[in-house]
Amino acid sequence: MNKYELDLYINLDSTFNCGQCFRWRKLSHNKYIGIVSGGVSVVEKIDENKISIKDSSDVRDISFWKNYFSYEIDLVNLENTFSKIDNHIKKAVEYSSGLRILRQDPFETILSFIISSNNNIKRITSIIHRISKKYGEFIINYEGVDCYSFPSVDSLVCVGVEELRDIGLGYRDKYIFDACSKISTGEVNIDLYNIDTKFAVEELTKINGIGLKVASCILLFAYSRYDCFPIDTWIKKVLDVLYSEELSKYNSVEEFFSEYFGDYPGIAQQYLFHYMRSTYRDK
DNA sequence: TACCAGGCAACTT
DNA sequence: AAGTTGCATGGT
Repeated sequence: MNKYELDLYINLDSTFNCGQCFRWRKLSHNKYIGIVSGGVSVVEKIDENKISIKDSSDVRDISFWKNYFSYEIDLVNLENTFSKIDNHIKKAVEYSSGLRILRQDPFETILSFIISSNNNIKRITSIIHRISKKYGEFIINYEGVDCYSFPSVDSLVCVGVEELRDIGLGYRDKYIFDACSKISTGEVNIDLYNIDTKFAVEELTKINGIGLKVASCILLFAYSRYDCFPIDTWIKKVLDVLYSEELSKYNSVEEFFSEYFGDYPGIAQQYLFHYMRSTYRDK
């Protein structure tokens, strides 16, 4: 295992449990294990602004992790900026301060959020686990647990719809199949780093099973498109309960988000999502 | 048992 | 263009 240390302002619970990722598991206080792009990693918070990273992969270094954790974002400053906007976002930021939006693998994120539609996070996680175990590659056994990578396009594209059904995908099996075929043939290009958000959304929604909400999640959680703000059932509740009055001053939800929360509406959205979900869930 | 879950596509008006 | 409905599956 390669070991790194990184000076970083982060809260691991907020970051890994806010619904943006599905492959990190808590080992103990401030310690998580995750499977990231074919490697197994143990991340531990060892100081107020410092984490250690143990990584099974030899094909990457600290720069990979800086990129993964969006190291370049000045989150302390951004949280202060959000907190000055109003009391709701202030509370949301306080509730999950140190929430960093990750820069995840595009293909894995695309499939994960196709699976997420009309589904719950617990089941999404278990489906992704089953897909990886069946079609991914064995990486290592960590303390008695076999770890498998998320499968590549190539290893999934030859799998039929009927076989996918066995994973427990439900009706999403045909969406996963469609995504793999279109990405594999190049009919859909997932190199979306340098094109306008509008075109990126257009490209992703060519895939059956991807609408605006899922596309926004993919663009935010894999491509760092902070101008994307997924509107799901919880954010609708946020808008309804906290912002209905403010919202009425704008022509649309889109206009409200992108003008009201400044340069990073996608990140604001994630604090609000996690805050609302955590306070209303199980009640 | 009925209803819900980080929605979407297909269909109706 | 806008509103309605069915959808696989597992958990309450």
